[in-house]
Amino acid sequence: MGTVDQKSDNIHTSQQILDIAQRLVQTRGFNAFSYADIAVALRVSKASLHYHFVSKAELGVRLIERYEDGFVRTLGEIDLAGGGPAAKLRRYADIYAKVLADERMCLCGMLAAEFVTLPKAMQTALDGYFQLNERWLVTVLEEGREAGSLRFNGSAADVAQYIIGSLEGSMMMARSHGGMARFDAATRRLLADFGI
Amino acid sequence: MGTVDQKSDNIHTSQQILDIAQRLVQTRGFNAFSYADIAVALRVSKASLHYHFVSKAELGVRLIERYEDGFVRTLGEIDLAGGGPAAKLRRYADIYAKVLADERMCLCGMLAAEFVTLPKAMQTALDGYFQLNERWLVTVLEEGREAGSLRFNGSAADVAQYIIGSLEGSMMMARSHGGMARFDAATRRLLADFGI
DNA sequence: TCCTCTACTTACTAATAAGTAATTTGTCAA
DNA sequence: TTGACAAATTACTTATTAGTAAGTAGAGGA
Repeated sequence: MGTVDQKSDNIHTSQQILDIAQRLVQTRGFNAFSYADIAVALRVSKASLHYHFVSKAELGVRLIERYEDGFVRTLGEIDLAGGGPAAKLRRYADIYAKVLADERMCLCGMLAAEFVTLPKAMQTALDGYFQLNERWLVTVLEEGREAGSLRFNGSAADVAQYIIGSLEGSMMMARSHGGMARFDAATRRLLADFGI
Repeated sequence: MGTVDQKSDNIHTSQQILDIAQRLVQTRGFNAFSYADIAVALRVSKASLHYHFVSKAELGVRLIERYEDGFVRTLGEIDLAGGGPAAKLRRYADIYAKVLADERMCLCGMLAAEFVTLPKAMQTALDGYFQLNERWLVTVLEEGREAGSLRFNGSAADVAQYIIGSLEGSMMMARSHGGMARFDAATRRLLADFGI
């Protein structure tokens, strides 16, 4: 083994595997990377990856769960930071911008493109991720409409779905055609339509 | 051979291969289908596919070129149909809706997600496709702004890029989460921001 | 000391990938 | 009729894929 603490080493290695796998999915997609890619990057054997994550499907599910956890934390921070619905919406778009700045696509946006090819368990986890985002946005939107700080027509749910689709799409297009400038311009335009 | 006309049979088979490959890319992505999938669907040998398209990369390029040609034709029809910039924009969004109605993603939107994993030649062809769309939209937008039938701020190029990103993203999300209703709602919202 | 457990290795399998070589079949034109 | 060509086949190669079996190294506890 060569380390002091087995348990924490397991956690450490598992995290490293997830880190590398996540970067690979965000840049190349779930179908375009292999256990061999992770093994090379981490300099361990492929078999040891199967020890930590029995199957690629399980690795994929854990990837989504961890990503969602991170999102929940960040959304919680935004809620605590205060600043009103308009500021919250801006900060929400900022999450995407930071991912793109690292030359990555949103993990779940990438997986949405591959949706029909994914194992059932990953599809279910993905549903959860998008529902979570939608619910948070709906709360912010309704809060903003009541307070008069966000202007929009129709249901908050429709708007939330529109925001997610628009951000994911702009991000996707910006990554291959136009870069950060394109995403920033798109975000400004999207937010401008709420009067902010 | 077993047919009357070799030349037209070649064209016929090539078209069938492209049809099947296109459907596979639009539903599963370029990295998630194989020559074997086409061979099974068309009931020919894998080797005969290589006769018509030497490599998967070449098949991919031809797929993009054909898709772009179809788009050019459709945009030409929209131009001829008249009806003003607002109607043109509506009809542009309708192209996407029709693709989605067939439970497919836009070919090039799907490929944009896989961009970094694609052969160089496909990346170049993809650039051409999006530039073409952008140019057409810019023309329509400027026409609409001058005529007073389309209301928007900032450069027409920025708006064109926003429209493409938003439609591709809404389509992607609708395919896995929400279906046609979600896409329609998103399109209405997108167009409403132009005052139409 | 020995025993057990975690984390890992080497060496393998079966399936699938893209692509190639050699050959066959059928049509048309000279 | 013969030769050329188009369109296809069978049979193959090489590489890569996810996943498995069996075993090893080292730490910690009884």
